[in-house]
Amino acid sequence: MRIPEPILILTDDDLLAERWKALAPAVIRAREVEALDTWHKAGHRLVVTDLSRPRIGSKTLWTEAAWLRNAGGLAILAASSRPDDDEGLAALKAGACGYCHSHAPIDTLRQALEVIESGELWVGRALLSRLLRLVDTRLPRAGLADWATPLTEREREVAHHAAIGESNPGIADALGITERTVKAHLKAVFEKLQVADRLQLALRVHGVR
Amino acid sequence: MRIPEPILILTDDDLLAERWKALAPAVIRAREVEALDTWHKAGHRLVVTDLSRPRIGSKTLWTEAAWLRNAGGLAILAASSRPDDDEGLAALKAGACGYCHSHAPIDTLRQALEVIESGELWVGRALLSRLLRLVDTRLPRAGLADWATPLTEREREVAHHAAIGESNPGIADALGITERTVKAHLKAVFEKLQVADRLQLALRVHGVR
DNA sequence: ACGCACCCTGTCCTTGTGGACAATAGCGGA
DNA sequence: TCCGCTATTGTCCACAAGGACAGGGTGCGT
Repeated sequence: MRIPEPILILTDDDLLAERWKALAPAVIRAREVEALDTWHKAGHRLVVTDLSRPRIGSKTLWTEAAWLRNAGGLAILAASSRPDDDEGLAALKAGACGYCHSHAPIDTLRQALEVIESGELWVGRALLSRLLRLVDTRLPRAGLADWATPLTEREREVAHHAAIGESNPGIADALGITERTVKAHLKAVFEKLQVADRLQLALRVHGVR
Repeated sequence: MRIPEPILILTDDDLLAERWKALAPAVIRAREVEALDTWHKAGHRLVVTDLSRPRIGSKTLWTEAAWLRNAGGLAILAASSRPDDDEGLAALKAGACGYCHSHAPIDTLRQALEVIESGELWVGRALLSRLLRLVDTRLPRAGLADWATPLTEREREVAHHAAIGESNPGIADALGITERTVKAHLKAVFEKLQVADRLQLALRVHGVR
């Protein structure tokens, strides 16, 4: 059993809470959205919440103040008893790190938690397939490799390593060349792309402004 | 160490193969795409492949006959030494079950394998975020509040300026404070966000992983 | 009054980075 | 063959960046 980190379970469905208690050794159960505040303040991150049950009139969970306050700092797995793609998209948009069926096998839930605990996002196969189909139907997006065109093959490699935050010695080590050579390539890259330093390069490579 | 199932490693990069050997107790390494045939016939499912290295001219891996024959029956994790969104989309469309950085931490790769081994799909945070953004262009700040939450107001300002490539004197000038103060704020920012330098900070702020 | 968090500034010091000079070697086109 | 592009490596140097010590000032809650 992994997930040593404590988990907050947010639902007022007793049966669900009982099921989810098997997720990890340390599980706290709450019924009110405000529990997110204390959870965040206590330095915890992991949350599993039932989107259907903390009933808050007709509003959705992620319009609640407590959600908005803490969604950024927490890793929330949103579960729905009747998952649908739009709800999933909305949940992720609102800062949830994962979306799944609330009655999914406990092992699946645990895996989803492990994934979001490590900083990734978790999206079920169905929703992800739909996402892929959606972007596939309308993707005119090209020119992402715009920055790479004027560069030589070797310069591209060095530029990429630099753009993801590696140091010159690190790049040299990764490519099996000298740090001096890395500098030479980077100098050429800076010149060709008209940037001043590796940070500007990173922004260019990752398509920031 | 989980993943009791044997894994096929497909790459002609010796260093990468060496790294990936730590993925599971049972790891078979191959250099040719045709290895997928025997792997599938032997009743195995898990494959990790380097998109860059089994060099097949200018063609991509998934236009190979061996890929097309087996992609449906295998669970393939495609890794790229220079991941880019278009390549990832293409790989998933071609039947890969996951797409990630070939030099990602071994634990991340293992987790990805566990996910696709259980029948799900794996997509890294960066690509997934972009997918979500593509589907709903106004994905506001699912990542902004993330890095900003632990910071104070002033630290946020400094972090933002640093993340768009401004130098310390530049930031100091922009905020009307001393360069020394900028450094102090940045030191706190680095500490709180657990990053080593301003480039890592920029990547975090702009949602790049 | 005291602690605490935040904001501000100071002086060293080490290291990484980028530029300014180089040089050598391979490879392909004119 | 010569020229140009590419890849590689060298040394020296100026500067930015980040850490390691310092502090001082304000406001706020107990």
